[in-house]
Amino acid sequence: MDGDAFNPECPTRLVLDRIGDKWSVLVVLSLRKGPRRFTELRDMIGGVTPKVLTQTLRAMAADGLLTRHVFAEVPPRVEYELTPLGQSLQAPIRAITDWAEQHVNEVMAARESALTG
Amino acid sequence: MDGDAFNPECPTRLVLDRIGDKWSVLVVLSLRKGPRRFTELRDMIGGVTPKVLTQTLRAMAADGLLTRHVFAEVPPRVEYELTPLGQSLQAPIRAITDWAEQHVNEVMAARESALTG
DNA sequence: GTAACCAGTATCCGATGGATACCTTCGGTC
DNA sequence: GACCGAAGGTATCCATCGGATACTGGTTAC
Repeated sequence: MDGDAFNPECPTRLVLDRIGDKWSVLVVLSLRKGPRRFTELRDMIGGVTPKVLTQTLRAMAADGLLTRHVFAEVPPRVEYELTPLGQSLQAPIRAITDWAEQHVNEVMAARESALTG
Repeated sequence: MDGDAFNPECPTRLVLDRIGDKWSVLVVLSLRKGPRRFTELRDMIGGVTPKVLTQTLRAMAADGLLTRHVFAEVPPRVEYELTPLGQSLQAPIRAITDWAEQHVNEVMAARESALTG
């Protein structure tokens, strides 16, 4: 069953590569409370550049994880919103982020002692 | 609580960046049944090159996720094994891979129709 | 003497990520 | 009527990283 992920040709692996992307994870977290505009996302997610954010959002939209809705207004308004498929990613992503928060001290301690000794 | 992950300076974010790496995920899966040697890992994980596998294993060891044990034998033998910390990553990673397997069809269908339409 | 075994390095190259600057359209301001 | 600012991006350039391929070193088996 999970052996498939080891085969680079396997679709499961392709999906893993996409959702394993660090920006995708943060985008899903950013959209968990409803639609957000481009600049809102850019401001929420520290350190992301507009080019990379655009690439990430386009790729996620192509994968059916979110929708991109353009309002014909001035100044322009574009809203991104998770699809039900994208919503279903919340739980596993929360599992990862919860792990990170619970074990960040252990990891950082290990990383420190690896440097010094 | 989870807002921390949005700050690039936050340790939680640093941890996320590491465990979000696609090779790290596959290494954890590869080691779930016990220790493995370097070439075993290289062969299990399709598409990984020795250089990148070495980098990944070294980084994971520095973060305390696995141990590297060198046996003074000829030919050389090196075994990698998850630490308890690394073992604790199994559950969240399974959540992600299970999601990928369950929804791979939806994602691939969306990706297809994004290409054609 | 030479070939194989294992666990990596060494070297090189193209793709990717990131920083910075710029564009567009419109409405409001002076 | 020139100018500025807003939003949502592109354009351009450069550094870094990932990946492909080749090679090393010590020992033992042939």
